[in-house]
Amino acid sequence: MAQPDTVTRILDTAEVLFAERGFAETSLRHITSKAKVNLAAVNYHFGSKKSLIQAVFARYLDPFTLRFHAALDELEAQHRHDDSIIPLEELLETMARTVLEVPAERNSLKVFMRLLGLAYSQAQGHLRRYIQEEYGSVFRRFTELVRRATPELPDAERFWRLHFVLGTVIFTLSGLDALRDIAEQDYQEHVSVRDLIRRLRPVVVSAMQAPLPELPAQEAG
Amino acid sequence: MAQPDTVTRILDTAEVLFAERGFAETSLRHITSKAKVNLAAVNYHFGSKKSLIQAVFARYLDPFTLRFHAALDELEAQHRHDDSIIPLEELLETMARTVLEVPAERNSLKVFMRLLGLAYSQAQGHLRRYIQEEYGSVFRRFTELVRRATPELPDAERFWRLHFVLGTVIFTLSGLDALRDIAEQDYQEHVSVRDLIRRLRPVVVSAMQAPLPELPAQEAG
DNA sequence: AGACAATTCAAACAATTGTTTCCAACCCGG
DNA sequence: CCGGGTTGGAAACAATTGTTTGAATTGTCT
Repeated sequence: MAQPDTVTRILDTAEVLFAERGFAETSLRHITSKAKVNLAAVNYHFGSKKSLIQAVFARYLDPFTLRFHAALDELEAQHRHDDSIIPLEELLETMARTVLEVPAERNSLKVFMRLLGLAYSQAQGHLRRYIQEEYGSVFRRFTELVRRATPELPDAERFWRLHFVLGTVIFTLSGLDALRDIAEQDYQEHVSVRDLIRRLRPVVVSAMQAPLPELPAQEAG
Repeated sequence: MAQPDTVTRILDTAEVLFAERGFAETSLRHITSKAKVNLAAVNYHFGSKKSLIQAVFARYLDPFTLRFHAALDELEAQHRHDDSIIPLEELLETMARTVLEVPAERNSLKVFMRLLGLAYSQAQGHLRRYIQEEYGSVFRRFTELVRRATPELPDAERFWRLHFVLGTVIFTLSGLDALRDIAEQDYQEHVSVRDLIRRLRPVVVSAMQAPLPELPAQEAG
């Protein structure tokens, strides 16, 4: 069988190791030795470790943004007659479907989620800036549609709630192995990813539609 | 003013830097120089960097489990007359209060959350086992009380929902810096941790009380 | 085949890391 | 006042890190 191209081998190995151990804890030597390529290959093809990290993200996020934009186009076309207001459930459903589609052709959903989680928690400033600049537009488009679907929510409240549910999804799917261990140990029940998504849906919808907090924060003047 | 003990100065500084930059990205030299202690002091008092991290961990976890057990004792005593059923809101409220109390006397809540997140994400790490042994009993006690408060939920469903909301809290609070950056940039609004907790409460409660998923998973025979 | 660019390779680089050592100073209870 | 536990200081250690270099190799085109 023909081995994949060097660049691909590096990316394939890097994303797995990054997901397992984080960025700083994964050395280039570990990546290159496991990928069976020369150490210098990373700097030759990507320039630096930082660029490699961004390339790993791009391989997930580029097809994601493409598909997500297309899915939102279709969704908007369907609802052009009723004031362009798309129900919250449909928006969330579309996002979930797109998120599931992308890793289907790549490695695994878990890696994707782990990487997203690392992008937030790990203090790699350059990564956050890169993601926000490169992919902020899709997220802004999505939040705008969510805004029309939830007019009763103040902007800041909606922002935080979206990240709350983002946290739920990323945390659950990225730590899936650990959670599955505990769940099977306690309930002798095997859970699939699709099973988890089914459980997540009503929880996420209810979270977004929760009553407003009792004492609204003093609004910025 | 009397300066704190060297061990304390190291721990205080380490937990702040760990929270800001992560563990691997924080060098002992950075810690010791900022703490104004000698570089060798860390290895003298703690033995290694690994032990230092665990010491930082213990300084949160030990008082937390202690206080949480005590808080649950009190809560159970208060509700001994009405079938020992404690409303879900009170349970969540008590947990939130305890989680907030511990870092109140320490430095930052963020370190606590980051450490918890790490415990889950590192699927086969020794850290998760350590936490599960040390911290598992109090969590099992808590889930049992939640079980009585939500008798309509199947056991597995409740398990997953608890971890869903756990994911929200850990993700939000451990990635607080990143989220705060984005929020301030978009809404010119500074959010405090207490502000976030206030926003979290109704969302978490609604998430736990969401309707059951449409198609119940095929039950294990 | 010859020529030229792209790629691979081993080796070394410079910087940083955790850790250890040795020694002088300090503090405090005996 | 002595002496063991602690602190501070500087240096060096061995190991690992990302990155660079220059030669060897491969591939591709005329």
